[in-house]
Amino acid sequence: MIGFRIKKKSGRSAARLGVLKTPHGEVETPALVGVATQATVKTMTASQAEAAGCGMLIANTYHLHLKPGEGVVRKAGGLHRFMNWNRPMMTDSGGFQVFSLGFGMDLGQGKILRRKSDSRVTVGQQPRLLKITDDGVEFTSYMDGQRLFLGPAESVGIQESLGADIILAFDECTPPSADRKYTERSLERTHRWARVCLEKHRTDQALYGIVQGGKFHDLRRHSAETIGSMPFDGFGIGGEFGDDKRQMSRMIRWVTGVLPEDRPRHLLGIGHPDDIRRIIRAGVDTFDCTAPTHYARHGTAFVPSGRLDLNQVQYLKQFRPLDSKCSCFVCQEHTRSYISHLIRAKEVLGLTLLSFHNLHFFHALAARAREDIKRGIL
RNA sequence: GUGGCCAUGGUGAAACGGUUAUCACAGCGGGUUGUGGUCCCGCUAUUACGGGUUCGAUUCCCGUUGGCCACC
Repeated sequence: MIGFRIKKKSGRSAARLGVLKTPHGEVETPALVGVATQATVKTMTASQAEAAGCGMLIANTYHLHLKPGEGVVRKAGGLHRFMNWNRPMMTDSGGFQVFSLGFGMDLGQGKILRRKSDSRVTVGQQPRLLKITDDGVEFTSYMDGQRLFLGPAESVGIQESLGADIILAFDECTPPSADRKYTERSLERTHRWARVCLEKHRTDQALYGIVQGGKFHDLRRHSAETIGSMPFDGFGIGGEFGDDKRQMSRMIRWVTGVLPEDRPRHLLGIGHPDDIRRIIRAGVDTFDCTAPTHYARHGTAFVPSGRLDLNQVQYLKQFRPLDSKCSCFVCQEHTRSYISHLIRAKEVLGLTLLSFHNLHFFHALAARAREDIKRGIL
């Protein structure tokens, strides 16, 4: 089981400094959780991920169910042994795939709406590739047409086989274009599913309930009250986060202001460099984000001044590190020129080097934030 | 020296006597937040040069220059 201890609360914001204890060790919070969807931080070994600063990882129920299947992972001795990761680990429930493979894909939208969109999602509407009912979701794989039913009970069952320290309740992540009625109906469903997850899960594994409610203040508060009153070991905050970053902070605060203070809060899928301090100030303890590794695989390095696109020819002539102040091994041992060459030549090592550097950069930002809470300036 | 073929953006190729010359790659700009492993969107050319035929030529004709092949 897990334990959570708050070492210090900020006097200037909702930020908390804490320690999350799991059967596989502890994590100092606030912390970035590395994304290992298919039981790997893409392009890296588990020990590399640890060296890059990852203290905890999150894998995915939907993807691991499709391949290799939770039976294989269970026989391997669980996720930790399967991927040789001996530190804390959580699994996502597959609820996000209801969005990303559903309305998200249909409408070409992410969780943060950039431009005003004409599209609206309302009650009765279904995405193209999946069917959402009160019991769960029927997926049709876009890869091979394979069909799969996932509901709260199924998701918890799979997550038990995967064997992470922390599992997440099965939820529906509503799209930014969902109207009030759709969001209301979806939220009732997510709350009902939360109760089923609580009934089904075994007690030696921690379970987080997930708050939804879209962009609607009262629905978000209602969800935080409802989920917060249930005996979960921690809480996930999911869904969309408005049209811009300021709105995002406000929306997170709606929820953290209501959730019980004694248990950890995990913000799902948010954490660009310019988000990290603001979400921590809003009272988030852990968060996961694909940005460091996703951008790395597209040739982009994060540095203090912004981003470098190593696909560009200009970097071939720069024989200095990605970031001269960075202490990661990539910046100690390799030049922009070499990494740019690898990326342009589509050599896989380039992806590993950029992934390592980016993760190190993001984790350093989180470490800096922890330090600043300790010093009373965040 | 003679005969034949060719000359289209940075590169490799398409097209056709007629509205904004097509494609790929490269280049530049933008996107990519509970991961669709190299992705999405946008921008980038007075068709080697000179002359002719035609209402109109990248497309037809002549010449110049440059390249490739064959023969002596």
